Amino acid sequence: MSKNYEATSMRDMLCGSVNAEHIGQKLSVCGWVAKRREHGEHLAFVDLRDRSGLLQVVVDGKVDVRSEYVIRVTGTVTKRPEGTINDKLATGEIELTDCTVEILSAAEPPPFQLDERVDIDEQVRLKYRYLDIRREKMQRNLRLRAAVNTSLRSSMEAQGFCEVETPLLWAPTPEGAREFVVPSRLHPGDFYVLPQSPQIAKQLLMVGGFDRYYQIARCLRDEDLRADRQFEFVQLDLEASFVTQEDILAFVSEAVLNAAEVATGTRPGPIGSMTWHQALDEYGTDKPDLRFAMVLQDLSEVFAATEVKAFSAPTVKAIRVPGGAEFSRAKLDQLTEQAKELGAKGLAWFRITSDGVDSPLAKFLNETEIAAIAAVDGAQVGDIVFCVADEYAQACKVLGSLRVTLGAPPVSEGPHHYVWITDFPMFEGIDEDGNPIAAHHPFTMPNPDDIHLMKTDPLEVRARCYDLVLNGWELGSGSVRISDAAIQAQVFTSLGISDEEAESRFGFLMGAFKYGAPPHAGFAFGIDRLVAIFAGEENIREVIAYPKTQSGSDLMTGAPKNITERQLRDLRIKPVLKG
RNA sequence: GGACCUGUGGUGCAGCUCGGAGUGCACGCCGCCCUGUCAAGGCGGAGGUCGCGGGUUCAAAUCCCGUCAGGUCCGCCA
Repeated sequence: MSKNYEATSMRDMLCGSVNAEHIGQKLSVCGWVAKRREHGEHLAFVDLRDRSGLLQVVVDGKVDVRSEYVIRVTGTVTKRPEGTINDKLATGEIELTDCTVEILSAAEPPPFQLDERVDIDEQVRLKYRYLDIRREKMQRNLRLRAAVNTSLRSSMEAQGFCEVETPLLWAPTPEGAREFVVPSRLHPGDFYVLPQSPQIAKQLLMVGGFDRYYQIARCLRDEDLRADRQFEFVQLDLEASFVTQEDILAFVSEAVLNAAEVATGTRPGPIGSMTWHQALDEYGTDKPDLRFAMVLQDLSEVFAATEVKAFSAPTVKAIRVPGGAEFSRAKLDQLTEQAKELGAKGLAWFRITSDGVDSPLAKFLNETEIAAIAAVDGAQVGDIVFCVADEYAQACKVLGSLRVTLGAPPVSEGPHHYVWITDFPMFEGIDEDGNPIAAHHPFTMPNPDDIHLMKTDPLEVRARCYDLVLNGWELGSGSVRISDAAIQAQVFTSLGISDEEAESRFGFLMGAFKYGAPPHAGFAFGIDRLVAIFAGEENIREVIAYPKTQSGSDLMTGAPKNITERQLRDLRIKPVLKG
């Protein structure tokens, strides 16, 4: 038997490790009182809990131990009497008898029950997070997270990557997400920022000859929080030299599939891919949930010459919802409202009934149009078809959102369907000055086949840029970086960034590239999100030990808080209080 | 910056539509009883500024306005 890492000076093993093999042995265990059941003056059953599980200890009823007392129990492992074996408990075959109990720490009754019988309000859980993480679910989730981290590290090491830690105190870069700012004491009036990602640091490691870098990196962004977004989050960040996009996808796939195997017990098949354009066209989003079909249909040609004003638009898209003919008027109104919030002018619906197509708009449509709608996605009687007519991107976005609302299973359900999204556009629009707006950071490599379009038709330029998506969640993204000075200059020019501006903002990176930059590419994906999906959790707070609320507060510590006059003086900072 | 939802003994709920005494349920807590329980059981008990402030009303947990906290989403997240 290997060394027993469970034993300490105070205990011989964990509660959950005691089993029938130990019958007859006298041993000590430590833990929290999960439950006490009294039977008269001299008999009480105590369920003792530690991180491994529960163990029943039989004590004299006079011993006063209560919920969540921390105790050390020494007793003899005994087979339970006939008829008292508890199948529901892993240690239900045995118990500890002839016990002496040492109270290591008395406890007040906890503010909420620590068993899993009720869902406690998250506000209360976060205030007493130290009690919440004593509960089975948080124990399970945080240990799952640790296992995923371990797996990712070993996958990266096995692929020849070297872990390098990059600074948390970094230089401000005015682009991208809002940064958390840290005032400098030694340079009053100047500031560090916390990195929104180690992007530039890792590219410089490539110039530094590291060849393959990875880091389980903390990233910080001062943007509004969501179910899948915290101020600080953790990424598996990686970068490699002398590689193409395909190499990076292979590295990341290997790490993710290994982690999935550790977390779920089965290794998913190879990760497929689709282009950004296909994702938008068929699923109305760049992060498609492929657990279900409901693919968007394009009816633009059918309605190209329509006389119905509501359908006069560059694009008409439709989606079929199986069984949707049952939707109440209130439900349809609610869906219409959702579409309008996303910028749609309206939402047309068509019930497929045995009498034909039922809709307020039906009487305005001609036979061809009705027939096309009735045939959307193989529509059957009892289905409903929704249509949105708008600009292409807008129509896709609205129906994509509706598709998820009406079709997506809960996070905890369905298979894990990974997909690579490739060939993102280089630019996402044109600004007021007529310059294209970068969809990614400005070091992203354009597709060489499209470079000739940079000046003439920038919106058609594809980037060497790729996302990994799992069940509708964007896990992460990466790109091939520009390592060619001429192409970089061309991209800066396209973006309207002058030489001086490029120099002041990215000078140290551009400078480094002058000294021999290998072709390189990289990726980063969010471990919080990956683990949340593995754990079947709808929000990442459930896989983070001490998360913030949506307003950025820590209900346990009270952060953010004011600081002392002395601290302010040191930093030469004078708060302007809000009035 | 915006939309919507939630806030009732320690915890989870019901009560709110249609105003009438802090009413109810479950768990927990405290005390007593109980020698094989494990969601133990029996008896008894304590525990409340109905988030906060204002308004309407003879009367507000309930209706109205504001505000705070929490959540979901839009914007935002190159």
